Amino acid sequence: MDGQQKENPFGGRIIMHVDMNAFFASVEQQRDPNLRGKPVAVVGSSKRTIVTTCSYEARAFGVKTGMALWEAKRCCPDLILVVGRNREYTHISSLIMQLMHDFTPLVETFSVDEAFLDISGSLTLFGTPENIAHQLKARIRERFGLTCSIGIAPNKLLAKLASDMQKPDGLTFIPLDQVAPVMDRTPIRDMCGIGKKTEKALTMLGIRTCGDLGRFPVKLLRQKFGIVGEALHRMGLGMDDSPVVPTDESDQVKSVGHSMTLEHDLEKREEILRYLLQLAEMVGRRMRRYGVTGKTVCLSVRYADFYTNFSRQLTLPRYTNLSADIYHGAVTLLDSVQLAQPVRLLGVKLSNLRHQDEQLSLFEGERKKAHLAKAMDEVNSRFGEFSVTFGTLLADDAKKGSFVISPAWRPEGIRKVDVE
DNA sequence: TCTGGGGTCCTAGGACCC
DNA sequence: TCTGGGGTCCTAGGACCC
Repeated sequence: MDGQQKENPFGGRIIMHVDMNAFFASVEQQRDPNLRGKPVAVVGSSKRTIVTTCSYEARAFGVKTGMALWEAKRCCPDLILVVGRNREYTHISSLIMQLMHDFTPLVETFSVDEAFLDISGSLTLFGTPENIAHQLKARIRERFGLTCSIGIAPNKLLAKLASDMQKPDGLTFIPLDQVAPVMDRTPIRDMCGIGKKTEKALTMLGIRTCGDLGRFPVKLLRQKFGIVGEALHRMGLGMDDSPVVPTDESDQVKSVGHSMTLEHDLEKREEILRYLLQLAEMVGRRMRRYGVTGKTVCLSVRYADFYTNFSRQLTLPRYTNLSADIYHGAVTLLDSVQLAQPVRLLGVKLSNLRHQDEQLSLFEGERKKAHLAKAMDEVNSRFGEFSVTFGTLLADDAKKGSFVISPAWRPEGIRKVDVE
């Protein structure tokens, strides 16, 4: 420890957590002045959707993230629904992350609307942590009209906790000498990493606050939670050594998947296959865009009862990112189970990923398929998702009910399908 | 007419190999 | 004849995050 660090009220590191306030809803309110000051909820486009984000005006009525539409409307009959535009949000998100890089290269994107910054080395250039926070807030407000809550603490765990304490537009510090008192009054559930189940288990041990958790014998935590017990103990003490890992392009995705809750629960295999094809195509397209291939296909199903979920996975003999391969994998998995209920949700995921070899497969057939996939991707990028797809049929065709999906990959089967 | 979709990490058991 | 142990890969499920 040198002299400078001793004077630092945060100990060694100074970590900042930035959390955009009601991000999606605020973006919409910026875009459309008519929405400002009003209860707004950003929702999905399907019938069975939920509130993904809502404005503070809506929160005042009790509207919350995750609520079904009917529920939200019951809280707030005048709630204005806006269908989310994810492209826009990710775009603005990346611009905001760029602003953060003006203060430090150590920026870790935690989600579309949250980031950690290690500003330990930024003080000589930009002044106090408080100064940095104010500058960043000002820039985000000027540029995008958006507010954020910022937490500053000796580590990520506490910085995240701090940013949650004042909303909207908050700035909260947890210096080292405040850690113990803060832990004593913080309910365990407020800690990132302690969810519903863990909260319940801890409550049964008589643990309610982080302070309780920190004082609880590690040995017993280890007995009950295994390796997680250690982590819980450290959490209770407000300790966290994990570094801020800059998020860059080289960061590897570990899985690529899509799932969808169906408009109606489905029972017929042919109907289910249509959606599997669509999902497989979505996954394949994204895989190809990322330039990765994968080996393990996972099919997930949620039954009509909502509570029964299961998944089946299958590891293929070769790495692939072709929609047809993914589809065949998913069909194989579907056929390996006997469905006990109508299906509410279907998901297809590819994991076990690796970077696509520069050199395409030596086999002529494989190369043709890859070329074809690439050509289709290009058309789709230009004219919109699913302008072209193979022998498929989407929602509208389902009504006709006459289409049979060929299990085989047939390039000549490409046809135009109008979507939206 | 209830209740989305994108992920990560961990566990635990079994197969298989040396 | 009574029973090793390590490592890796695979599968299914669950907890958690936003």
